[in-house]
Amino acid sequence: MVGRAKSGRVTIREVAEDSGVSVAAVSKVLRDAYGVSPSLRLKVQTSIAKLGYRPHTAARGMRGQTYTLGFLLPDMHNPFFSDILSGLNTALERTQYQTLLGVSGPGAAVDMVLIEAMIDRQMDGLIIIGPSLLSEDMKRVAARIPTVLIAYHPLQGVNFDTVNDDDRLGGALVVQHLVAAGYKHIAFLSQQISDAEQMMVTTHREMGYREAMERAGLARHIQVVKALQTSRETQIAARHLLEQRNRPNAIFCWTDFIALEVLSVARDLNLAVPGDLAIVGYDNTSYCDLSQNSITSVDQSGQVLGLQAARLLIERIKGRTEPEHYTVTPRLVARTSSSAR
Amino acid sequence: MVGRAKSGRVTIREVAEDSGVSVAAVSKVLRDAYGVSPSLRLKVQTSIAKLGYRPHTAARGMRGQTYTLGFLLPDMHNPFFSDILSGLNTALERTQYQTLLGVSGPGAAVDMVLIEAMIDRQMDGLIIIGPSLLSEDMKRVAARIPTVLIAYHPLQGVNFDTVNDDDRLGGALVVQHLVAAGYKHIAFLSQQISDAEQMMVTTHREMGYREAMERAGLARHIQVVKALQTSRETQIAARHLLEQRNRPNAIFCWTDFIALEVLSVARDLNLAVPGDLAIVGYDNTSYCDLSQNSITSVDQSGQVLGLQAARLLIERIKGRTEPEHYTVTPRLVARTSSSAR
DNA sequence: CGTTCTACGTATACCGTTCTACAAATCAAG
DNA sequence: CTTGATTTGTAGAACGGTATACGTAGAACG
Repeated sequence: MVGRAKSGRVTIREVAEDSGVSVAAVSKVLRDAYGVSPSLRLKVQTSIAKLGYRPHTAARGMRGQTYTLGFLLPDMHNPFFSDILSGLNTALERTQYQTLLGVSGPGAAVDMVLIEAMIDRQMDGLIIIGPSLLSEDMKRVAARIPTVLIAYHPLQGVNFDTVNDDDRLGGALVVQHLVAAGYKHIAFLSQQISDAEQMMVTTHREMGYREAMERAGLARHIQVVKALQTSRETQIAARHLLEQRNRPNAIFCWTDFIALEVLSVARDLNLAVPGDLAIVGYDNTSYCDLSQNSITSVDQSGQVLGLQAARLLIERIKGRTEPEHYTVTPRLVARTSSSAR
Repeated sequence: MVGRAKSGRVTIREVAEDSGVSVAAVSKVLRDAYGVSPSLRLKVQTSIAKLGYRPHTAARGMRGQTYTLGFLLPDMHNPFFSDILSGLNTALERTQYQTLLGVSGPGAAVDMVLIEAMIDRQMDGLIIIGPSLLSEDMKRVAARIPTVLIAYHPLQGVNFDTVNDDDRLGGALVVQHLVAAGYKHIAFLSQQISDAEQMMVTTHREMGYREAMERAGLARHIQVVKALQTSRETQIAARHLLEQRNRPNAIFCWTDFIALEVLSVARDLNLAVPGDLAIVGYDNTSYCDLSQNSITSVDQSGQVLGLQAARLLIERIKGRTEPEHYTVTPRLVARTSSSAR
């Protein structure tokens, strides 16, 4: 008779004692390690259930894995992230892994401080929504911990995996759709980042936009405006854009949230949507579908992105080192905000 | 000359060696413990900076604190949670504490699985947005780990702290505002939860609504509809409510998200807002302020809620055991959706 | 000058796992 | 029945901190 440890928590030692095997054997069962007979496994699992044993993650972290993945978000306003998380959880459902989230300040970049905190806490791997990190920083991080980046278009020779939407195609889809609906003067409203790099999704969407505009013979109408990602700055930029003498009759917004703001400004200026102005967003978040918005958007299936990210990260934790890059094909969802003129 | 440990990580031992003191002394400096002279502190801090030492959280968790707080959310769609988090981070800015988030499935309750995961990972304390947990479960959790609940109205004799908006007053404010604007047939659209309990914010908002309706002599117009918290169910409930022969001319929605859905349904049914129907939400999230929505809402300052939650939790971690309950006073923000008739 | 405090530092057991190296048991083959 | 190979289980040293118990040097006191 040994009773509980003073801490109140059931330990692996008590499980071992209860099932009459060694501590090491229990550990093996827990980790599905090699060299454990069915009978032993059964004995141990019975004891675990009986005692309500749960492994102590901190103790695990001292030697092996913590079975915890860190998911880093720049903010939590964007409902699109929620879809990604949902896909992630689906993928992890039947595994031992759990996800914990780290969220930076609203509108800000994913913070290095947060990444360090995750590493300190012995996460087995990191999934980062990373539009705004410098690639040098990313490489350093990935050298220390298995990492998957979402929404970050890699250059050559990186040491992490990526999961992306084909943002270039997405940008082109929007232009094609608008042109087919009779719009010509199409502006692109993008985000302004201090340390701009080519890996950002906005850059790729812009490339797709520019190329499609040129292909459609509308090069002279190309207009790109960048605004900081706050409600105030966005509204100012949109207002400025719509009050100029030769205003665009369609605005392609790099993400839905911006599209909602633009719609708001348009209403304030008494512009009919889509009569005077077409608006298109990106991510096809739930807000697009509401009648008062009804915004055309590009769907990039956050679920799939999250699922693939989880798959890649676990592969990487298990030992893969050469980088892999997954791409999903976007799909345009047309709504009232861009009906034919 | 000792060099780095094989792991690649700088350990407390190396810091001790570098600064010529004992491991225990370094630990004391890290924890601001008693019995360390300024000169020793300086030496140690210099070495820490020089070597770039960072404490290993898992190792800390074995004996002491992890300086990590768990923040549990039912979902991440609600931008209101983001405000709370922001307040939380503000409060923790100058401390050693970091926050990690756990998010349950969209629309679902905060999951027991997630709470267990947090406890396994040796969080020092938990902040839970907890409308939908059974109070028995909550007590059991709080007995194991310092806990603060947000948006959960406690009965007597609990073993955790709470931070709340005065939801009863909030509900009354809405009714008063609508009555003053000339609306009489005011319905309340609430959420349906399987294990309904009296602690939920919706229940308190409903109480405030009912009382205010009675005080205004509108008892005969009291109408409460409950819907599951999905877009589909909400729309069905709203549609049903608005298609009945004697439809209400104002709907008070328990949270902004629902108000947006109701607005959408109203538009679909060609009802003018506020002409035919007034709509009021709760939480005053950013979406209320957009022109296409312009929804009257009740502000309960998520920032303050988060800040107070952090304060209470840290007090509790430091040893306080008697429960404390903090309440913030709500404020109605009037917008177009409820203009006078 | 001896004694008692106080303030500062140190040595080391301990936390709950993992995992390596090894022992014991079982099996296959000759 | 022996021998070697394979499978199954075990002992015990890490892992990197924390915290307790204790040592020691001055200061203060009589």
